[in-house]
Amino acid sequence: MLFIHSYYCNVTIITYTCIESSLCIIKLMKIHKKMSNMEIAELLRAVASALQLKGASENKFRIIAYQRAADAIEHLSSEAKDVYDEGKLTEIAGIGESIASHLGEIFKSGKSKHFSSIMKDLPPSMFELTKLPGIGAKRAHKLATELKITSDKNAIKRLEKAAKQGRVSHLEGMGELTTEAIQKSIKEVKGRTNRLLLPYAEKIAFEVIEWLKKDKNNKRIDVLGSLRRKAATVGDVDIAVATTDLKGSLDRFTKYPNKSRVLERGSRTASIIIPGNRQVDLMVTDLDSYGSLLQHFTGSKHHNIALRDFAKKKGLSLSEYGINKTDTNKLTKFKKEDDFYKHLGLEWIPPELREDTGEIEAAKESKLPKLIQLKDIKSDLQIHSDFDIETSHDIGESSMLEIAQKAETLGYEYIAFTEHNPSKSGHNEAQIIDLIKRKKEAVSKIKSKVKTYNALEIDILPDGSLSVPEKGLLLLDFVTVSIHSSFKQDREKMTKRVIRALSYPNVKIFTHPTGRKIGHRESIELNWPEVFEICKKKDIWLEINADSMRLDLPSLLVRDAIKAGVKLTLGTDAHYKAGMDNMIYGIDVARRGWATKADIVNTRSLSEFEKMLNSKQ
DNA sequence: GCCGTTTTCGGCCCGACTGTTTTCAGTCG
Repeated sequence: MLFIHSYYCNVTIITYTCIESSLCIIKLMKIHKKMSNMEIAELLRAVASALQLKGASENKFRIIAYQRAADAIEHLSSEAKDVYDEGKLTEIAGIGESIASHLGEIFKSGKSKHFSSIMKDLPPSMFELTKLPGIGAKRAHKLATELKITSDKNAIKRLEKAAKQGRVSHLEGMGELTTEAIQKSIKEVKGRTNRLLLPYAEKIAFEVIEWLKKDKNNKRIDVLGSLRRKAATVGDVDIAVATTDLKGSLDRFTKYPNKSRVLERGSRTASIIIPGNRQVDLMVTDLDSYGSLLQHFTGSKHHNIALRDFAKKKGLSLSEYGINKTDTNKLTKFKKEDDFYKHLGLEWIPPELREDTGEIEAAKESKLPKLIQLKDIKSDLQIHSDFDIETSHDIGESSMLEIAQKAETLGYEYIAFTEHNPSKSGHNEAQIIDLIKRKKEAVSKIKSKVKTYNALEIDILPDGSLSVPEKGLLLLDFVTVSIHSSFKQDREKMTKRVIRALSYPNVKIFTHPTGRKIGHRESIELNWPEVFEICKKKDIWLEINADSMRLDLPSLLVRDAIKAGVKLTLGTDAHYKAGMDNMIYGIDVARRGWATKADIVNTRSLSEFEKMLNSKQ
C-alpha cells in the first residue's frame, strides 16, 4: 500500500493513498445469515457466472439480471439485511420477487437451496479465477476442471504454477499468448492496489494529458469514466482525445515515457500499464464524433444502458459514433456532448449524476437540479489550527492567523476553528473549561477580514455522552460532534448513541457522520431515517467531509439527507492551511448527491449564516 | 430474472479488442 502525505500537485496539496486490494485478502465465499452487501454482490455474481456456463441453453438475460442485481446490492446506501427487515427488498431496482425471496431465505436461515443447487457441481476455485482480468466464467471453469484446481484456497497461486509449467497452453483454445496473458494478469492482481482515491487518479490523468498535449493534432482532451463522474474511487484512468491524426495520437500515447508496458493497441483505443499496475486507457476519435465518444465512455454503464433503452423507444440506437435512426439506418454524429443529449430530447446531464438513479427522467422534464459549484462556497466549517488544546487527537500545523489569511485568499467570509476537544483522561472539568476559554481568547485576537468562529470537534463517547461538560459547550459559538471510537456497535446501539449526542445544547454539526475511511474502515451502522428526522427537527446539520479518504457523508446518503429535508455543511478537516484547497472534493460529493447551493449551509453569506446559528431550538 | 409511455408477455445496449480461429468465442467497459 502506498501512503504519501502532502504530495504537491500543481495548485493544491493533497493527501492520497491507494486502497488495499480486496483481491489480496481473498475472502472465501460462504453463505451465512449476516452477509454484507459486498458478500451478497459477490454471491450474485458467482450465480451469474455459474449460469453462464450453461451456454446457449441458458437465457442470457437471466445472467444479466443476476449481474444487475449484484450491482444494485453493492451500491445500496443501507445494508440489504436492514432493507429486508423492513420488507422492502423488491423496491430496489433490479431485485424482483425471485431474488428477494432467495435473499430472504439467506437472512432467515443462513442458507439458499436455490443458489447452492445452481453452484453445486462447480469447482469453488472458478469463482476465484474470474477475479483475474481476462478470465470470465467459461475460461475459469475450463482452467479449474482441466487443471484439477478445485478448492478456492490458493486457486490463483495454483493456476500460476500450472501456467509456469506450460500446462495452460496445452488446453483447447488457449495458446502461448493466453498463458502469457494469464501470468501478467496474476502478477498485476497481486501487486494491484484496487481502486485509487480521486486526487491520485486526477494526478495520473494530469500527467498523461500533459504528455498528450504536446501533439498539436490532439485538439480536445478530457478524462472519462468514474474520474469524470467524480466518483470517490477510480479504477482505471480513461482519457478521450479528439484528433486529426488517430494513428499518430495512439502512437504518442503508447510511447508515454512513464509506462511499464503497452497492454493493447487497436485502431481506436489503446491501453498502457503504468507503475503501480495501474491501467490507463485512451480512446481517440475525429472532432465530428467527439461528443458521442465523451458521452459513451463517461458512463456509467447503468446510465448508458438506461439511456439506450430510452432511445430505443424513440427508434434510435446509441453508440460512441453517434445516434442511429433505426429505420433509415442514418447516423448522426455529435461534436458536442450536450447536442447528443438534446437530440434525445434531454437536458445535458452533468457527469456526476450519470448513475441511472432518476437523472434521465429528470432531464426529460427539465427538472435536473442546479448543482452547487465551488464558487458558491463562502466558508470552511471544519479546520484544525496549531492551537495546543491538549487533545489526545491530532492537532493542526498552521496558526490561526495563517489559516485566516488563507481563507481570505479563497474569498471566504467566515471560517470555524474546530480543534478536537481536550483529552478527557488528562483533564478535569475545570481544566477543560479553562482551555476552551483560552482558545476563545486566541480566536478573538485574530485580525482578519474573515469572521472566525470558535468551535470544537467533540468526541461522541460510546454511550452517546460528549467529552466536554455542558458548561463548556455553551462557551463555544457552536459545537460539532463526531465518532472517533467504538465504531463497531450494532445499529440500534449506535443510533441511540448518536441521537443522545445530538440532544446536547449548542450541537450544530454532526461531522464525518459515517466514520468511514475509504479502503480502511467501513461506515458505522446507523438508522439513517431516524437520524435525519432528528436533524431536521433540531436543525442540526450533517457534514460532507472533503478529506479524500473520508468523503463523508457519502453521496448516496447526501441525496437521502436532502430528500429528508436535512441541511448539510462542507468542511475540509484541514490540519494545515493548504489542506483547505481540498474543498473541491467535498463539492464533488455534494454534486453526486444532487445538492444545490440551497442545500449547503456554507454557501450562505455571513449575515445569513449568523441568522441560522442564532435560530437555535 | 426483471420490468412496464408497445408490454403482466416479450423484450432486454452496443461495440472494440485479442487470441485462436478461418468466421468466432470470450471478455471488457
